[in-house]
Amino acid sequence: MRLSKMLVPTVREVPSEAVAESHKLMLRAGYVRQLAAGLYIYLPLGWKVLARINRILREEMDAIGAQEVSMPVLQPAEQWQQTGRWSEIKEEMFRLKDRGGRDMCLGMTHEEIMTWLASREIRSYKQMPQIWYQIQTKLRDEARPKSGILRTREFLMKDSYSFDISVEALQRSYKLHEDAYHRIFARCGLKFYQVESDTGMMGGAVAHEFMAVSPAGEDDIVICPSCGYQANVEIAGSVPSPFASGEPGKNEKSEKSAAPGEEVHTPEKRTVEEVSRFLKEPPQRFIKSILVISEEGPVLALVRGDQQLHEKKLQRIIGPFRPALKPEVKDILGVEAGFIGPMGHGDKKIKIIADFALRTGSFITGANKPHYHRLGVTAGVDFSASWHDIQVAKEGDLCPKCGHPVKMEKAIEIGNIFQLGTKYSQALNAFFLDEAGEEKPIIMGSYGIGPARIAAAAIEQNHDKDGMIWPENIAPFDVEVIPIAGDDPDVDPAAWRIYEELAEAGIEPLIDDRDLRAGVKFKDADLIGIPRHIIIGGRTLKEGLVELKDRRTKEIRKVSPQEAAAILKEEISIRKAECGL
RNA sequence: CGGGGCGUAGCGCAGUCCGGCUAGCGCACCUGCUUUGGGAGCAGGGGGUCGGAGGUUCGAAUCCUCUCGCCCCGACCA
Repeated sequence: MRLSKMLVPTVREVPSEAVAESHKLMLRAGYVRQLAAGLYIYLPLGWKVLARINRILREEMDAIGAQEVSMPVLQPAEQWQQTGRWSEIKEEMFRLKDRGGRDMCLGMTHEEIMTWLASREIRSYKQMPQIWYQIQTKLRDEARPKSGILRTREFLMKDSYSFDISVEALQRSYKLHEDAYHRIFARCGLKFYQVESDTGMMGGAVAHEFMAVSPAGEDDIVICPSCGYQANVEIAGSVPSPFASGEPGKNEKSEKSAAPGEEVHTPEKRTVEEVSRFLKEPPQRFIKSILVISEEGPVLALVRGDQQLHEKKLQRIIGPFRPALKPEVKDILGVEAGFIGPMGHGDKKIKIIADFALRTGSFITGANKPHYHRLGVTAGVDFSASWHDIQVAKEGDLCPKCGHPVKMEKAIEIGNIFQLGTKYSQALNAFFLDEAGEEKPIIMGSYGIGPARIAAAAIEQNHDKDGMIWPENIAPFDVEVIPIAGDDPDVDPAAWRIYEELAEAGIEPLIDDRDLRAGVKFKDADLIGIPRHIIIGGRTLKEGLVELKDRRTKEIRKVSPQEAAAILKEEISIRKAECGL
């Protein structure tokens, strides 16, 4: 491809709205343009990257026996009503009516339609297993699109669905996907983790997410370097690191916290942070008391001062709840928020749920009277509670599996896999007859990958101050040929000769045949990030040499023009073989 | 949906608090000459409903009201 004929509008300055590195670079290097919030135009280079990613997706999906189909984006309400998601999902679904007044929606995912198809076409256990997939546009009216193409309202998704006769068979389909996903992300050159994840509104029992490590990521994941436990913080269990009361660094005031029952005046000091600073005691010495209203009445949740209440974990214990309003706190506990303590609420039928971290040791907490806190509060003596893990895991907590300290990483969710079970098949009457002639619901799984997120994650993980550095398999081109002609008439023919040889060898070259200064071509080449450059310049050509440049290392090798294409051809085929192509 | 920020030439910005001459700068663009291995130099030139509507005023980019859009933090995220 000739760069002079291609729409690659590189710019020196970045539109100020871009924050994420991948977003800035995609705009600067002319890969995408924004149409509106969460809506992006893919320019030729961007589209080419997606095409290469999609090719890998197809190869790996086909390799596990999955079959590609294509489903409508515009869908009738009926199937969504049958599964209940028509009403469960709220503003996030784009809805519309057709001219006949029928309710329709734009598909945000395709469980309903895939299952509907299965319900019509799968009758017998003999027809399974089946895996159907598509690479199709999804639409979600996101509350907050952000970070360029990382979170958009319209996006491409590879979604596949497995249909099996039993849970064991589902697990086989699940495993096939797991392995395929590992190959896909490895071929795309990503550093990633597979983590345990929340099933959310998808339903089902088992789910994993594939996470590409990046500071631009929206998810926090817990990683145990010792035993390999890996989980999204949304579900990660963890054991809070114990706070030894006798540890060094405590001052004389700490002694007071051991004096049971003593109350101290803490005027206008409400938050743990404020009281902690006022009393010169670390947050670990405090009990944080949070009043919430569940469907069965008020619940007092207790975590240590340095901990964060994990709402999903609490919800799993007490069911749906909401935080109590300020006046409710006063009504129910008799004291304003900020000075609540867990003591003496036994008579009020308030359930107390406390994190394990508070089980031993003595703590400081609200004294249940305005502007006072109490020292030396001990579980079992001053209050009783039912004990659970209700805290958000954080760096330095101990692994729930092996007790080793865990670390936290920010990550981009690039794929997910769910064992759905029968939620959709039951609702949509997708039944089959087994060997015994008995009617059973199909056991399903669903599996997603976001190609645009792969692209963004690849940039996040592979760039430098000059621009992108694409992993070989998903770069828009394999090689960029850069003639630096000056007034040397031999340069262009030599460059084109190499270009042709590369193309004939099945390598995709891009040639910068624009009539521009050398500096501009170099800057653009670095920005665009094609991993290999061949520079044909007048000076070196007179010495009978051209330059092979590695975009990542900036290393330059001088070789003869005759052998340049052959060398690259060999290196690229070796690389591809290593990546399992 | 809550909180914050920003809309001035294609892009990046200044000017807005404290109203006042012809709305300015850099990049990009056009013409000419010179230059030509890391975003060239000089000279000349084109390009603006100051997001939109209404209001205050002799006078509004600037003050007031409403509105639309975009970004960030949070909530949400199938």
